[in-house]
Amino acid sequence: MSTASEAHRPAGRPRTAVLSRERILAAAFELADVRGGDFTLAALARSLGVRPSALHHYFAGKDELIAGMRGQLTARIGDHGFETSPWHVAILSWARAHRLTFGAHPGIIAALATLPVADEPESIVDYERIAAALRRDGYPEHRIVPAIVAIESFIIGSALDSLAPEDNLRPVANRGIAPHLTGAEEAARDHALARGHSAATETFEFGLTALVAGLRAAGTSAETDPTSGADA
Amino acid sequence: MSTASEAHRPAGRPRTAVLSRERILAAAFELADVRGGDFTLAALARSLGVRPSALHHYFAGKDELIAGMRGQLTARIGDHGFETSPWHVAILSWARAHRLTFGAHPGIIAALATLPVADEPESIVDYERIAAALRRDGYPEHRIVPAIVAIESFIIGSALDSLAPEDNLRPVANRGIAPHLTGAEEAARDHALARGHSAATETFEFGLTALVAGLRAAGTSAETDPTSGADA
DNA sequence: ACCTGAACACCGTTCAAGT
DNA sequence: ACCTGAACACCGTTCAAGT
Repeated sequence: MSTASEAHRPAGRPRTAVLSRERILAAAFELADVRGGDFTLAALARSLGVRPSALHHYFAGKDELIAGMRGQLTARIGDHGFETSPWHVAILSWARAHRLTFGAHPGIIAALATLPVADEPESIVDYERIAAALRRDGYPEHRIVPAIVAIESFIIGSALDSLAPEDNLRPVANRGIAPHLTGAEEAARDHALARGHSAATETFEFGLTALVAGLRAAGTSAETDPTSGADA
Repeated sequence: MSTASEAHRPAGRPRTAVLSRERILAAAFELADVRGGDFTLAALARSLGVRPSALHHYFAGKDELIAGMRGQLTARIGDHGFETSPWHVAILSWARAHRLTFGAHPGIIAALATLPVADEPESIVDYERIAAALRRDGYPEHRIVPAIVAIESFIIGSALDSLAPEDNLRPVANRGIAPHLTGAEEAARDHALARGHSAATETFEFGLTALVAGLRAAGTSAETDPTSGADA
């Protein structure tokens, strides 16, 4: 909790500034840490002991605030050895860091996923580093961006999936009509538990490993022409 | 556009019902088809020539309405040959259908992705069919649900990504500071254009093919112990 | 420059009142 | 049973007014 109980502040410019971009962002992350809490500017202002309109002095609107949060998260995730390790090794660490970071702020995952990635400097630097590693390792030029986007899509989708209740695919009521699904879900959960992971983590690791392995094979093998699907 | 201009309807029960679940859902899909249009109950009521409160007579709230839409979409996507084709073949068709269906209703992708998948009968039937095919084809029992979830996460993430502007990773302003990224993006776009696809479709196809190939390999190979990552 | 306070145009949801 | 209409508790954003 931030210092929200200042009794009452009179109108007019305060002698010393109450807010700052950093203070607002810190409070925003605090707000995003609680799961059910609706992430609104009004709630953010309340936690800062301030009126909602005061926030517009530092961020043009809600979208810009969220973009600022994403920029800070991206910078925080930072490098993961793309200069020294092969891309398919560094990308695993990078992807795990993203998942953990998103998971730490469940209240904002949906907003991050929904808002289109603007060209923030932090993101550009991040992508550039990965693209450079892929090229250095001989990945086909025209496959570099698709590979990055595919991994990012998987991470975003996984983060959203993690918001769902634990027993999402384990509806006890439907045990009778979905025997294969129910059995498979129990087997997956038991396996994860035996390895000391949550089911969600084990699922993420399995999917990530498979995706990166598939992308690596598609990049190193001779360019085959996959069956083309219907376009939109 | 639905019949929204009925001049004025007096209070009280109309002689014949104006609404129905089907009519509301149809109007909801129409509303979700336009990209920028905010998907609100108020806008939906307007398009139906009705007051917002009337909708609560058919759906308990907005979440239930969206769940109803997802149920109808899932049923519409239907079977994709899981009984007759190997899972890794049928799943490609299934995934493409999902992407096209989501893409046809851009206004609701975010809502579908955000709202946790409740145990709707339609979804359970869908998952059960896929789980049965995986088991039949000898996929390891404890990997079945993780594989399905991984593909679903990729589809959701890709659908959200498709909402982003075209030139998302091609910031002309950053050409200087991100040469690898800019070059890779141009190469990907040229390659997609030469094959008659949009860049988004080519990216989706590439990622989907790689993911399914990776999942297939992970399921048929001897169970290796992948390096375990940190848990949340 | 930096905040309050009032105002505006919205939301989703509830519920009495009408037929 | 099925709709209107009013009401409630919210939103995000704008802007004049205060220091």
